[in-house]
Amino acid sequence: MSEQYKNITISDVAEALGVSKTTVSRAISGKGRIGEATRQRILEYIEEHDYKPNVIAKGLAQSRTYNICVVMPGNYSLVDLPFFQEIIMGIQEVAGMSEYDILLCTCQENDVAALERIVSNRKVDGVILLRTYVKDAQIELLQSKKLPFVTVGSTDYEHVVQIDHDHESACRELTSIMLMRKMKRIALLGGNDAFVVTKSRYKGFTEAFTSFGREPENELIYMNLESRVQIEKAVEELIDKKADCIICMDDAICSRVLVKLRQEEIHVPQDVRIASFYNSSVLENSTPSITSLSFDVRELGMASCKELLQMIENESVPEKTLLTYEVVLKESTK
Amino acid sequence: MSEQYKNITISDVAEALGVSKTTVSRAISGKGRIGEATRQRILEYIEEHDYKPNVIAKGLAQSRTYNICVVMPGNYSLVDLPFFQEIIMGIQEVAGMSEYDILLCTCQENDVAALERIVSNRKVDGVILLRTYVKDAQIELLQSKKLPFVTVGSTDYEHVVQIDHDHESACRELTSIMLMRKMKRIALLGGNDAFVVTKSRYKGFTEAFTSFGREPENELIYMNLESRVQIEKAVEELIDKKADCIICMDDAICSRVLVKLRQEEIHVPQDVRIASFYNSSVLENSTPSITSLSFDVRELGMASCKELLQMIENESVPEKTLLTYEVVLKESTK
DNA sequence: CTGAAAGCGCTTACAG
DNA sequence: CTGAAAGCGCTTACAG
Repeated sequence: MSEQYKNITISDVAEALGVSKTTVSRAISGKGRIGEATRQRILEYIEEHDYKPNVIAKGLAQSRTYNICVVMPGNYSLVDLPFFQEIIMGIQEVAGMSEYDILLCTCQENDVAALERIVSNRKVDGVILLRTYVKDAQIELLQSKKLPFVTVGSTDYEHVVQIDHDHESACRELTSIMLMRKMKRIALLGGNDAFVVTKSRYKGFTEAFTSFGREPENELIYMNLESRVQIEKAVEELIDKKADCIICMDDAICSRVLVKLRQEEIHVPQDVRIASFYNSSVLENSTPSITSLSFDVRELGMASCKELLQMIENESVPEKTLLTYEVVLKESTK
Repeated sequence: MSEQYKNITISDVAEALGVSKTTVSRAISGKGRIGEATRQRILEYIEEHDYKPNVIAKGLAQSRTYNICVVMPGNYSLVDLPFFQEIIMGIQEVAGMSEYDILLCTCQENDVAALERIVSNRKVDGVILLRTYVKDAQIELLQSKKLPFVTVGSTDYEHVVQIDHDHESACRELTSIMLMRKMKRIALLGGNDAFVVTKSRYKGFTEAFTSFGREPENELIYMNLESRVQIEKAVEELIDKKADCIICMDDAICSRVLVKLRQEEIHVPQDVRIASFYNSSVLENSTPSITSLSFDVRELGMASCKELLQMIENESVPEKTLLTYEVVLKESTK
């Protein structure tokens, strides 16, 4: 290491004040009995000399690291990026309040090697999983290691603490609105159904139909849309099939649908209504403006981190926390 | 903490094998003399019992953390996101090879509170600054603390290890190509010139003119373009001023320019040529395809991390490393 | 209310 | 080639 300041330690403080390290430690942590006078004296000295306890040493003594690991998927697309940006800001905000820092880790598909290294090296006290799979190696690893963790988004694994937006209700509500507006042929375009969130949204979609005594039309439902070509093809088919409303499961899909409709000179909302499940910045400046669900992603991050920290402190937390959402009606469904 | 596995320690290994902790430590680290037979025996035992040294404890003994801090700007826009994604992947790749992990930190503008906490808490051995300012509080903090750090991108601060793409040359070359193609009225649209990179690009732009014995026309140069409205206004004016080529300093600007031109029914490349300084995924599917500079961002991350690790190991590194680029000619400048 | 001592799990001169 | 001991900078029973 290059020559840094030799940092002042707890021993230096103790010596300078003629007390024991124990006493200094107590003054800082607030744990254990200590005379008010000595306490003040120590705190003042610390303030004045800008003493900062070494968190690493503290952690070693307490078997703590004061780090949490945030795991991002390695293969995310442009649309997801603002989501991850925002949620990390939220996590960071509450982590920082407890002197916790964030160790970043990316997991490609179900390859948990990176996460495993971090966990085996005991670099973190807990983990936040930003994306889970129906069959999820991360969850299995963490459960076997008995390390506290939470998932952002829902999972079917048992005894997993989950923080999520209520996608199912949200999509049920959005779909219901379209049904109330007398849409006859409602199409659904969705992505990878290996994600639990995709399944939840799909479920909400069908529930809405059921509550109206109707059934979704399978020929208007397209799932596992991955590429632009697939989406364009679906749109072409939907035009032929006379769909009068297209619900898109995410904004990436939606923005491509819009481009394709414009090419085909199909007008929104006159010829077809459009709604999207998630209002990211991708769709922000779209004309016409797009009806969509609105989720507070930063809040999601904050809630996730808060619960994880509680688990680390051995406090009990609800197994499932559902955050609310808003339906934002815009021009595209007029 | 919830009840986790009590991890096996170096003492357990030593005891089981009837050797000292010292010997076990040496077998693992490879430092110090040790009999080949004992070494094998220890390594085998470790392998079999899946012993992982506690990196935190190791770090405490060595005054190391095996963490580096990556600092992102807090206020980045949609366009920058893919850049940060990619560079972090690169950093992570080489960090992981040395058992290093990444502590994430975001700095809003010049508020270094978060970074300062991490540094004061001695949570990291070094720092990678992803974005620097002309006057930069991060750099000043790090220099005063004498903590090893590198910057991605150039800075005018002295004695700072910088890893960058050669923006100046890249922009000189791109501009030169436009000049060679007999463009008469070349416009330049740029962003915030508080960033050093903006200045470098601008410099390359003017140098190209100089080498052709010409001078850039100031009335065609628009800097500090922040909002969509500003960009649209600039484009309108450029149409009036009969610009025959527009060079955009980044893809966010470029994509808005393209939208505006389409609205105004100005055709690319027939009516005006377009080039952009950075080929992010934002412009990927644009029609016509856009001529731009191509930088390998992952490589940038890898190079940055590699140099930082070298500094941490007290090896010497060049103060400035410039990575190469490519000019990718596409339809927009035909 | 305060302190000496052991301990967290490693590393590393120093001896032998 | 190997080990006992001190040390990294904290915390925390246990005494007093």
